[in-house]
Amino acid sequence: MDQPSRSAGTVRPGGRTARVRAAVMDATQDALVEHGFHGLTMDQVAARAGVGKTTVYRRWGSRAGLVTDLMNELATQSMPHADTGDIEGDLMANALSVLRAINDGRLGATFQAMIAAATSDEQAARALRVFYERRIGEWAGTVDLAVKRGELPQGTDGGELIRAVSAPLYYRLVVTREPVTLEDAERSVARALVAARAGAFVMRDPGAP
Amino acid sequence: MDQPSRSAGTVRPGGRTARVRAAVMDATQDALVEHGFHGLTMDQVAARAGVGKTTVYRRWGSRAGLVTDLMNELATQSMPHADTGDIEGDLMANALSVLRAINDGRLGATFQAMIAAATSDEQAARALRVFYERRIGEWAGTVDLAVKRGELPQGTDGGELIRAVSAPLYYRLVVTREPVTLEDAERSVARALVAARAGAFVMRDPGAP
DNA sequence: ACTCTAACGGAACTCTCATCCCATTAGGGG
DNA sequence: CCCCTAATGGGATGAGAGTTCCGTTAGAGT
Repeated sequence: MDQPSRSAGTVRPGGRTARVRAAVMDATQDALVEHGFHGLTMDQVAARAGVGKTTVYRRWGSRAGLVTDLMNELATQSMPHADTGDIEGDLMANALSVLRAINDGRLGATFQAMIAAATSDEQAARALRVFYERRIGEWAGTVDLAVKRGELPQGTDGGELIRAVSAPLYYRLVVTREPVTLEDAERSVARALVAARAGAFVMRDPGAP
Repeated sequence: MDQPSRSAGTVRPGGRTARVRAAVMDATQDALVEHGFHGLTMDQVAARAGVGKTTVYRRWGSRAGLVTDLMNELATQSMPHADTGDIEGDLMANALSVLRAINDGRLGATFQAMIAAATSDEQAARALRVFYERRIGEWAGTVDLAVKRGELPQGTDGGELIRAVSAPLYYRLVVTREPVTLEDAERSVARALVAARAGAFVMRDPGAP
């Protein structure tokens, strides 16, 4: 039995291999938009990508493998965080970035598929965790700067603040399945910011006795 | 073609029918715990429930039908909200209720399956929305009482405050896939409460010009 | 108790999906 | 420019999920 993925496509990452990957990733997103993660079949993807189905099985192995690779690809596209000069602007930029991703047809479908996949596939779950760790880490930097500028209390946990801004938006998308609007983004920022200024995101004893 | 569900089991909801339903629901939860939504098969469920697979197909029609029924059942089990006398206690009770559900093997798996199902099945999505609308509505009442007691500003939106308490917990569970701890619950309550006291949950012009 | 029929269950059947074999194609180094 | 082999593609194969048929079982009303 070949190992499901990473065995092929690594030695000769040249023209054809890259082309096949691009076509398959693209077809995967299309299929996700149309049928969601459960309706995704390797067969469809192969046909849509104009690629032999053997190839899809050899390189990705399963549905979960496909969306995992898709997520890993998104992770590499470092959407660099804004630096508007004040924390409110930066948090709003973050919220807007999440909002756009959620409400974009292809990206939104991809995220939802990834979340669905992660509920039963460990590999997908890991990819999802890594993706958000990285994103959150990047944006946390803007919070640190705000602390240095004196806009927020010393010791404010950047990662937690960024999470607090995104959480209500994803909650609406995926749990209560309500539409996610610009107003939701604005409210989320306003609320997180009020709490942050009041010191509710200051971490206590970060390892110190 | 028989309509997939609700055609059987409604005219004679007596002993055997009820027994079959209980066995199937139980088997479904077991299967979800073991394999997640994606690994759920009608075949397995039927075998585990000691029930003919024809019956499972006739009454539930699909995986999504199974978890949807499961969710509808949970929705009827009205876990009545606490009334500790002050808003902090009530919000904490809510957060703890969510925390327990999330970290409970069977319930947690069921919620995750439901969320996964809802990403590609409209019926499941509707059931999920209804479930949370109801839960949030129930708990929003405690906020209204707190407003009457003068603990929170006039016009505070109860539903939004309850959502704000739960959101970070579900976000961790389902999006970033980090463990969800008691401390997360405490922090979520503290942050939401700070913002609420500062009036960040007051709705402006609720229908007025 | 008896009857009627809703609801269930076993088994055969079909079809889609995952896997495998082997011929073919096209990068990349010499 | 040629060769070597990584990588792809078509098609056969088998397993397993979903569907249907029809006989059997057991609530519910009388």
